[in-house]
Amino acid sequence: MGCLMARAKIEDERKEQILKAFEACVIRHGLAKTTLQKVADEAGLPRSLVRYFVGNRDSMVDLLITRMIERGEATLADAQQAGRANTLGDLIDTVFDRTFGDETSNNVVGELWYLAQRDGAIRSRLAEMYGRITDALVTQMTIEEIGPDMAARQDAAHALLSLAYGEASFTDIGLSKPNSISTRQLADALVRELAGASEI
Amino acid sequence: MGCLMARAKIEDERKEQILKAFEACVIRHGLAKTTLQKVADEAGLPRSLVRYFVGNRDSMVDLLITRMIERGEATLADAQQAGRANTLGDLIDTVFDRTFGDETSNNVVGELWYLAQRDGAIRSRLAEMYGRITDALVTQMTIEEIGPDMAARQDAAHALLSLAYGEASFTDIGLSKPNSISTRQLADALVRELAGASEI
DNA sequence: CCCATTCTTGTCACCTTTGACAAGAATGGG
DNA sequence: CCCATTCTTGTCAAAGGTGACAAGAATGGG
Repeated sequence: MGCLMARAKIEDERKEQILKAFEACVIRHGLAKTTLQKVADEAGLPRSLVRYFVGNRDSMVDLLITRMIERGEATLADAQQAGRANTLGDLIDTVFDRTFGDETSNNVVGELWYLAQRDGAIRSRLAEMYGRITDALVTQMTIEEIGPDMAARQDAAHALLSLAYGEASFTDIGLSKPNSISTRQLADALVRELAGASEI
Repeated sequence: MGCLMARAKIEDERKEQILKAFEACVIRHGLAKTTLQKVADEAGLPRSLVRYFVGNRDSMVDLLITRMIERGEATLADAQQAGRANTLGDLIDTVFDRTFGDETSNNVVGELWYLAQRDGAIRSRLAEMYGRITDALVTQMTIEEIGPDMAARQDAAHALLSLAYGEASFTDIGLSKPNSISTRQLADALVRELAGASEI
């Protein structure tokens, strides 16, 4: 283990460059049709270099997933810590507008969701990601004493997530007007119902 | 055009056999990884025969889509005509339990949804399919005089569909308990809200 | 029996993607 | 300058999937 550094490592930057190109390709062509060559072209590198830095195609997918999950959790953490989500309403806004509102993320998450159908590892990581959001919602409900018990809050949080995901899915393929605020109203209706139930 | 029939056509049965195998393969491996060979193996036929009857891979996908849409519309028509869906509540039950409750259909629809992201033709056909459901919901709301106006009913129907699709998606990858009735409750909450709004 | 039509089999060349590797260029400490 | 380490290029064979087609078997009416 001599101390010869020989040459400065640019591995991290290259990986970043490649992942960025990978993401762009996935959005444009879909994950299934994204080949190493296309990623290489997008990044402006020869294919061999892509292989050298991210190796296997599978490991490239792994890196992309990690990237998406980190992004999603950062959004949530940011909203919570910056004091942006002081009320349940604020938190729901964040979930709808930022977590499920970013088209790029939704596009990639759509691909991951698709893979999750048959890949347990990806499924676990998605579950982890949405578990965090559920927890955040339940915690806030508890603080505001909305809902009769924890089970009801869990259920409600799950329903909210289903709604947000469904809406994002329809938007993703262009089947809902961008102006549609119906889902947000529906979410509010749920919260009111839940609040009413807790007052009994 | 002589009247020589020469040999009885078994085209329809073969197509059915092949499509059945195709569907099974799609569910098992996903559409992207379903090759003509796998379909042929599943159907117990040589690959050439698959090509002979359904031709191109694209045309096979087309046939599958038609199959799914017909299935979905048959479900809806059956519920409406059999007098099963007499009330809005019944209709919503049908949508949640049958249209979005069948695991096999959801699996295949998931694949189509994925393709729809980049294929306008598939997108149109999905839009048509969900348009039918939306219309059915809006019509029933109108009959029962629920909701203030048509726009609100459209919005509500869209929200209901988003919710049902989202829940189905979560269930599809195993992220929600099959016992969860929270989404159904949420749907009821929406209807109550809407009913309240129409009384103003 | 004959023949047109329909079905069935098997095989071939082509293309794309992948994985592997040899050979060389760049770089920074000793 | 020297050399280990790191990066870069280019090329090759293998695998898998697709489309096309020739050649033959089955079938029902004339």
